[in-house]
Amino acid sequence: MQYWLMKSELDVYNLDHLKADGTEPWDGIRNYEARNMMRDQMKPGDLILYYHSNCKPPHIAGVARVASDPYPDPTQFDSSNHYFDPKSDPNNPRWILVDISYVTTFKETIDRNVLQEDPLLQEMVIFKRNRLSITPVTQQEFERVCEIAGEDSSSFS
DNA sequence: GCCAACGTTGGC
DNA sequence: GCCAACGTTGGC
Repeated sequence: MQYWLMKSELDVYNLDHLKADGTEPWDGIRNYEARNMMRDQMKPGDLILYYHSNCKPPHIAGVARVASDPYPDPTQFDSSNHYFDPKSDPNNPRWILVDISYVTTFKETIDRNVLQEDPLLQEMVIFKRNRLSITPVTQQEFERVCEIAGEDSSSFS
């Protein structure tokens, strides 16, 4: 079991959208490092801190879960889609994704500056890897975030 | 709205 | 294979 942090723009696709949808393909990732993590490392059941970016303040809103094995992102082959990639070969798809499922919404969001100022969370990869939309989280970091949120992290597994 | 960080593209 | 130009992310 591994832990992740995944960013989504608040006004594009937020945790309420995921709650309404239940399960959703995490499409549109066009960064090789993020793709590789979904393709090579994510396993169904892995837990995800759901992070809202492009808002004031940026924050973690709750928890989601990896809900599928990796498979090709269908939007790369759809010429009408924003994420269409004409260079991707259907016989060797370039972009791979996983589905994610809603787990829970924190009673209070945890703002970025709270994470940044917490002695146990200063080493989070999100602070070191600017612009990377998927980053690994340690079990200790995940449990600390849940502790700050007042959530029992053992109830997710 | 600005702009730093940084990944990608393409000319050479 | 270098690197300048360019585009995007995303905090501030």
